[in-house]
Amino acid sequence: MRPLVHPNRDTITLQGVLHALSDPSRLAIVRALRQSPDLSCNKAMPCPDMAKSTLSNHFRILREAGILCSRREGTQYANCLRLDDLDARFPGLLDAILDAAEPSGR
Amino acid sequence: MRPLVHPNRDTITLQGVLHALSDPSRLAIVRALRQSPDLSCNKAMPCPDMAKSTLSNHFRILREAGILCSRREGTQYANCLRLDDLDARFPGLLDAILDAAEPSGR
DNA sequence: TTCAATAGTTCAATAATATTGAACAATTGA
DNA sequence: TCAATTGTTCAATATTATTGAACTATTGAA
Repeated sequence: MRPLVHPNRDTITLQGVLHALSDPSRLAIVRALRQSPDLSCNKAMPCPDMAKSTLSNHFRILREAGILCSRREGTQYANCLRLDDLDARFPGLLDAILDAAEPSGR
Repeated sequence: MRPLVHPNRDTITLQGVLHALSDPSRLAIVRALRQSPDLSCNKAMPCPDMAKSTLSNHFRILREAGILCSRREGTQYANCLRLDDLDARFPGLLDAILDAAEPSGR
């Protein structure tokens, strides 16, 4: 199987990040992972009525945008946000977006 | 001609804003309008190789997202950012995105 | 070791969005 | 009234997203 793509910190683009987060499902994934890191794909986004290939594609887009990274953990993947890289590349951006999504914590 | 759509301040959605700004052309339009308000569509985004219907569509998306408003000014439109409404709805968000687009001014 | 179960990925087909050119509408100035 | 300017609308095409089915990788039990 082709290895997963995790771009280098400084190749992360603003358009990639904005595009990734402009989808409600993907934003929900990011919010879930901020609350509890290392969730599997299914745990991060329990979605009864979405094809798993679609969910997989959402994770691919988030990975390729540099927003999260996924590593094997047994039979599933552990996903976590690349908070440091994102904040180094675009200081304050992710927080501003997540805070707009759910003002001040929660 | 059907009137242009400018949503009420508190019906502005995060997804709408992110989607609108996730396109390079539209982000460029917003940056231009922050530098110089009231630009016409063509002035805000001089694009030799883009159909004018496409440009018009970009402005429609920005309008419907609540990011800018357009009013007739003679034969063209004057476009300006809805900075107050955006900041009331999502404090700091637009600045964070624009600052990521071009760090600290310029 | 095999085998079934679990968790994602990949791929080709379909569904949904974006882009385009051509025709139209509104405004101005000659 | 007419032509020029600036944008909008609409139907056709091009691009992108979603889906189901088949596949891969890993684990744990027989």
